[in-house]
Amino acid sequence: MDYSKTLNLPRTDFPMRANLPVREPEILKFWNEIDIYRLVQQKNAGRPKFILHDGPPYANGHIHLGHTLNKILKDIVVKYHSMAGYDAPYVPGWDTHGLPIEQQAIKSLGLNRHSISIVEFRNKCKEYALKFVDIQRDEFKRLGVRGDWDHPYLTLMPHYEAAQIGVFGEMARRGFIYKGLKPVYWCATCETALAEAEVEYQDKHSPSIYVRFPVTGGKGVLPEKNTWVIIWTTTPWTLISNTAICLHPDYGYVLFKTGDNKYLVAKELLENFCGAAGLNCEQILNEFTGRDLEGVVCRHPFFDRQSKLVLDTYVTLDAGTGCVHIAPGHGHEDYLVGLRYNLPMLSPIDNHGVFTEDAAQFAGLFYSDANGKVKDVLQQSGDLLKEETISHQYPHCWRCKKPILFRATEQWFASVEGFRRDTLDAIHGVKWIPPWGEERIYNMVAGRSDWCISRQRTWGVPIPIFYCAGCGKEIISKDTTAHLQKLFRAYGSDVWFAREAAELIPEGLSCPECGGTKFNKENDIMDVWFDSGTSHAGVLEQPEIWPDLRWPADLYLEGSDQYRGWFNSSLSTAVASRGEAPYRTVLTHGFVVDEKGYKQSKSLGNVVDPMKVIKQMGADILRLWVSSADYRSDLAASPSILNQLSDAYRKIRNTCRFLLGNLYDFSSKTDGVAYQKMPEIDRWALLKLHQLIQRVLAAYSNYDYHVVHHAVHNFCVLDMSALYLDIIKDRLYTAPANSLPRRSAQTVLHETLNVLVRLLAPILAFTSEEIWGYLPEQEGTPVSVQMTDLPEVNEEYLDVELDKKWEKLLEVRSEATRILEQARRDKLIGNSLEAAVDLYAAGELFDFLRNSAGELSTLFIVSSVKLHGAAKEDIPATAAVDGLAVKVRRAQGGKCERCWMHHENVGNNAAHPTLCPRCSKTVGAMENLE
RNA sequence: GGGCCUAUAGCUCAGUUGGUCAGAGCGCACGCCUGAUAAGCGUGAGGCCGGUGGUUCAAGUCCACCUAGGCCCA
Repeated sequence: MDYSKTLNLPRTDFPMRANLPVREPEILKFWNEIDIYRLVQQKNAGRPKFILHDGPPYANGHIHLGHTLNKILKDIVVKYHSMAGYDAPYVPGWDTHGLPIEQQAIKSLGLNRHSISIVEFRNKCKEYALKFVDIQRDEFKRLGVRGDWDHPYLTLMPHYEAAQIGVFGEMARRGFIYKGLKPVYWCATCETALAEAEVEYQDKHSPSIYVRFPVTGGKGVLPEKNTWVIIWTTTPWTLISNTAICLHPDYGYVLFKTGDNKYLVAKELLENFCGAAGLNCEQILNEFTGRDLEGVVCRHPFFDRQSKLVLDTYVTLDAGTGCVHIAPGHGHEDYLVGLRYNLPMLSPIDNHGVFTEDAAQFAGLFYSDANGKVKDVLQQSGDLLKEETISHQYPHCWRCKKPILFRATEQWFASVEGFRRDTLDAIHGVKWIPPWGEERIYNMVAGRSDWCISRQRTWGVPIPIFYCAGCGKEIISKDTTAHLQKLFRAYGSDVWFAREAAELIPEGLSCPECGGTKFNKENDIMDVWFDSGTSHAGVLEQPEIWPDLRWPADLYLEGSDQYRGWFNSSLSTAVASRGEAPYRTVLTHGFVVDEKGYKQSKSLGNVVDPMKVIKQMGADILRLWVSSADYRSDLAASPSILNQLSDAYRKIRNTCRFLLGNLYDFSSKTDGVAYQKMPEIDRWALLKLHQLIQRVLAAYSNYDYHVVHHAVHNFCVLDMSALYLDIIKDRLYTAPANSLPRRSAQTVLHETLNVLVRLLAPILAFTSEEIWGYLPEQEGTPVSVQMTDLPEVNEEYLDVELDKKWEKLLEVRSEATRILEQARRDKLIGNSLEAAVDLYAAGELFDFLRNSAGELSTLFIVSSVKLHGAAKEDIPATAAVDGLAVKVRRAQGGKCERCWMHHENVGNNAAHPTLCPRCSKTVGAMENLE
């Protein structure tokens, strides 16, 4: 007879192989059909809100692993909160304006931007942006991210733009918006000012020249005859706009003689300079500190104007001469020094980077081409002391990768200085995770200069300012802002470009300065950081469109680069327009690197493409990856790391599959066994399960997802697979189907699966849903695991005494398995059921073990365990447990064909000659039933 | 060059306020099982806790410096 037919072996259709690349799209379809986002929102209506406000990715290109990390983390946050008693809406967004899209639109559409109207061009940009919104939306959805994908926010939406200029208007009303002449990063190729965020540093070869400036007014400190101050620069063309030379007030400077000439340089750089210029520096005439030399006047080497000696502490002795050439129109530090000393700010360069008539003999030259001519002029006058070429880090345009220049132009600014104090105060009111984020953004804001908002571009939100045609007065008021908001809401910001100023002003507007009624409009648009930085107003406060949201957000969650980006711009616009931070908590994650810790780059060939991973392994593997590592530091990703996650995934999946396979005939309602009636090991399993819940819930609420990951994985591997499940197989398979021992085990399995699937739901979005679909149908079961709440800890199960007792028992067990392994090596046994174990213990240990004597063979998964009082001398004591000795023998008696245990009484029952008494009884009872 | 961060076994992580703290899982090696089977179980080998100095009776655990890497700035 084939007794295996009398066993309750596992049965399930839940596949062992996940085949996620095929299965996940089916689950996505399911979510789409039931409209999972709406269902969850309906279910959670009325609960306390938890608002995660999405930082908008730029709608340009396909998603990379950084996006993946960010969006999955957000999804875990949202799903956790929606299962933990909150109403946690999630409205995804996109950043849709800006230069990159403008350039891509030009490129990919083959457009000549001057041959079509501005509005037409903007439409092309919009088209391009929307195309990538769609692409990225599909990719984000494919990650399993749940959100209001049908109603995302886009920075180009009319109501968004209206809110944005509302914020701008309010900032203007509070006096934080001003127009100023200021050197800004300027890209001559793109013909636009660049924000700091649009500048990147790359190596560049530059000329390096030493130039002498003749002293004309020594102020009684320096001689005037044949005396020069030496400067060093890597941008000769900026000498055209030189108006000063800056020294450090505290550094030492020396005047030395070489031939007939007297030169001034910093003392520490004297040798360095003389070495480079090939001069003899032995004759020191005099020494000064910088402070002594303030006010000394030099003559510009090739223009008839002064260049004064001024002081600032930013001067360093790293390179050069300690005498820094100052052109306030061409550098930030120079500008600040210029302000203090009221120096002329020259910047005779046009939008194309070409010198204007004001540059005299240099007019018409491209700025960098002027280097050569400047050198020639200096050469001829003998003022060029040395010329070399050096390689150094130089700012480049983030788009066209060309070197940029500093150029003074008229720009609109937000006065960070004006609301810095309030911003710094607001920072202290926000919770920063990790805590060092507070210091990081604090330093950032404290040291930040005013925010140049102007962009000389077309794809963006216009700066909503009018100019009086009569007197040139700038006009922005509550009335003009409100009127424009109405127009923008109706027509989008296109209206600004489609209409004349007269059609954009509120009725009856007149210039407060001259009473004029004719106006022009500003041409500049806003920095895209102002777009995304006002999302708190454009999204959180639009109840007609997103009624679930509210201001402020509970959480912003982005990569650590956003301290300077979105966290900063959002904070600035919120504080400047209403005095408060737009978020209560800010959480940051690190960057994706390879397994060696290097950043991912095409040249290193270590880039992991998330969409490829999804195709090969599935999105749940990526989700598991996100959950596995501590995201506060950088996250390593590589094929081998993902393989590791794949293994972990299989373990979790198979554990769940085993649970499912043993619940095919179980209904918790009718078959469930009460805790008090359970065997001790079942209560132990529940204890471990609820300790897990406790640990996992705490980890979730602390955003410690890697703790969740490792806790769940360890639970599956150790507590379940290696111990509990292995041990109870005998009971599940051989005990009568409806017997208490089997039902008790099933009760535990059922509870465990229900807990696991919900604990995993925020992380393994797809697999948890798949498992949910295989759970035995119960009345009132939600259609999706996402509609459930997280499990709660049952305090009754947290039996401390039981925990202690089993810790000890398991120690003894691991000693036993070690000895069993020896026996296996000695070919004494194969399967552990072929073994009979003798335990030797004395005193307390003996008493302890005697208490559980009946359970030990089950616990060890052997055929029998005999407990003996005192240890025999010929048996070595085990290492880990004091006073314990273990001996393994081959089990006596025959092997029961049904349960595979060895028993002396196998064959006693004539009806079932190959069965042990236990099994023959069970089988006999089954036969009676039939 | 500046601000902030990271550095524990091949990998992912634990190691509370300094005193069995050198751990877990995976992977790997070897073996068992064949009634979770492209599964399951067991045993084992792997770390001078990035480096160098210091503080201390005692340091992955505190301090300084250095190295490597990351983000942001210059």
